[in-house]
Amino acid sequence: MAVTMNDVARVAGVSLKTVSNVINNYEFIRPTTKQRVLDAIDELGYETNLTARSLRSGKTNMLGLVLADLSIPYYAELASDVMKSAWDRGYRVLVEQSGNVPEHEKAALQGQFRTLTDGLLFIPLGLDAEQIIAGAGKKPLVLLGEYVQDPRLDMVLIQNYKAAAAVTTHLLTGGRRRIAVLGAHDGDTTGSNGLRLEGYKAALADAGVPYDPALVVGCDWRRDGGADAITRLLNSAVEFDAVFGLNDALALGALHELLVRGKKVPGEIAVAGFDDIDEARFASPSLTTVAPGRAEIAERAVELLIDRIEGRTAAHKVQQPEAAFELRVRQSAP
Amino acid sequence: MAVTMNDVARVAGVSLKTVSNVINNYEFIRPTTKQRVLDAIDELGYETNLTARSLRSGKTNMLGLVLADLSIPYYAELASDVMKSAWDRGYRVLVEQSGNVPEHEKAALQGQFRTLTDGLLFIPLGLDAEQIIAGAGKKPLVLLGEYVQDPRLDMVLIQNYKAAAAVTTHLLTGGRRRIAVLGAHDGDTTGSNGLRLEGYKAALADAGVPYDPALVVGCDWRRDGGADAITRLLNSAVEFDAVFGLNDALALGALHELLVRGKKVPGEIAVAGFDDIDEARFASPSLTTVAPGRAEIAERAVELLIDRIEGRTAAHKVQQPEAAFELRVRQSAP
DNA sequence: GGACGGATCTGCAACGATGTAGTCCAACAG
DNA sequence: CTGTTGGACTACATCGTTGCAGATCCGTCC
Repeated sequence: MAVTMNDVARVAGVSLKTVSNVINNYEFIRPTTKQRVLDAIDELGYETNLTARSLRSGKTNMLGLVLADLSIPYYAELASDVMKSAWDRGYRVLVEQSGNVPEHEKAALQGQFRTLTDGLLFIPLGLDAEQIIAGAGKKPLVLLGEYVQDPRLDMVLIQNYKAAAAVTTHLLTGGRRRIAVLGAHDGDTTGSNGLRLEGYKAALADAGVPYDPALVVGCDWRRDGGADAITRLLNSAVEFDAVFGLNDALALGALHELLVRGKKVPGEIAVAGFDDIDEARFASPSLTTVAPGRAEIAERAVELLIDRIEGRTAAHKVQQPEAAFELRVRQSAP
Repeated sequence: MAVTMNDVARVAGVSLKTVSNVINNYEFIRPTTKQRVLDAIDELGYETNLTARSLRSGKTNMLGLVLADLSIPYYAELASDVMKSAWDRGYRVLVEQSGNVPEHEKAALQGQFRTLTDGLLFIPLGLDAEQIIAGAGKKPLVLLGEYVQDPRLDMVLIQNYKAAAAVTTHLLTGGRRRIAVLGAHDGDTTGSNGLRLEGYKAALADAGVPYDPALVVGCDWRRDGGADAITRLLNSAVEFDAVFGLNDALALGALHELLVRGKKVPGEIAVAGFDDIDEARFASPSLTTVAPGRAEIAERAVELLIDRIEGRTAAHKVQQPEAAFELRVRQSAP
């Protein structure tokens, strides 16, 4: 059996509650008593049973983090940042992989998972705002700036529109006129895909360059999605002198495929992405992309969520801070 | 307040314990009673409080996973696999990032963290076997095949030695004779670095190629570590026609740096790595490497740990299964 | 010298589930 | 008709903490 507060109390010759008070840094304890308790804790190797504490206090000091899959670099890096931010504030993070399956997302939103956490950080991919609002319980919930946007929900926003416009403008400034977009379908207007596509269109319009739907190719936001998409594009005989991948993974997949097929990057075709994952910097050629402020997103989201949990935010006041982005110009699109 | 079993019991007109029995699929319950309970659960939206269950049952159904940092692709991919394996067996995974700091590792090994989990999967980086054995409590512990090797500890082994020899032999077969090794120091013989270096040496010896310590360059197992190391090597005027990065990240960093400096890969210099992270396949040129059987490692480790937790393994019988590896020949070293 | 108040410590109930040890009753054997 | 068996259910204690409401102790003050 594990050592309990009772054992410590017996050894220290005080009441169980005094041990509890020492552990919780209760102010009014005689230094000598405190020392005796600490010595007993040391002697017995006592560890607080966090499960019991949680049951009694109603707080687990854990945050849930729902994302698609940790094997996707952007999510892994974000998760790492979230964990660090949470750790600094005395919380742990319990990650749940939805695998991009709406049922899994819904389960994470409602299920017993929630009883293990004080609040949830959620990167929705399959559910829309209505489903999220309907499905979520009473515990705090903060969305991480991806697909869903809704005035009723706390979330940290990514400047999808402006950042995508910045990337596009950069490509246009470099003299590119036929910029393919991978990862969206013509007509998308919501979600990260839609908003980024809209940003792209706006930048084109600003520069007086016509929008050509034939340049927009839908695909999975993964390396092989990008490789597939670029293959289809090349086979379609549509002319293009630049590629804007709506995230880095697919941009890197496209970059790889272009090089395999003997295209010169950036000589013939410039490539740009979105996310600035670590890998982008070390690709060959290194990938021009836009950093959506990952560390800031993690920090703000954790802060927002914990403020809610600890009741520091007026209940009805929805918060939607926006993270700053930054264009990272590298070799693939100088 | 949340709905409790008591509320369900009242609504269903049965005792609290019967509700518990229904939830835990106790065999002898009248179908009509069961239905009434299930209806009440539905009506009230009852969710089992996992914290309470854990306290009473002494099981959390969570596994701890201690690794350096999720932003490192190999760990992220391994974590993803571990979570999936655990999920299939009814366990969740609580990840703890040690940041490669021995104090953090020790804290994760001993601290209150352990009270939250039924067992621990541990990728030690800074602690040695003695410290691990001294630090670990009574709960099950399984090491993931990296640095530490010890007959007293359960662990899933990576075939560091043989796999490294296979990579080296492949490079030799390709006609390379001056193969630089990045990520170890001359004289290392233990840990992943040492074992892989030994494998490299053995392959050289087999082929009758002399070992030259000047070709062995220590560095962090990260992209920028590899870039730095290759820079030092190039500046040192040591001749080499191949590079073996002891993990993929540093191999990719080295690859990037070689290309930046105008070297042809694999024309002038072949590059190989170790780990087969997703990124390796999409690098340009794609990276020759060795897959250590990540999915298998995760699966076996989780299986082993859960067998221990659930008492299906004889207490004293140490288990050390070994994962199969596979050479993945790609463009960087055909 | 008794009232007062703050420092210090204690005891008990409670958090929400599960384990153990029953109770009750119908069916059935002898 | 009694005794036994096993299905279906219940009561109560319990897991290890913390919140709440005191209980002591002791110095200070009038």
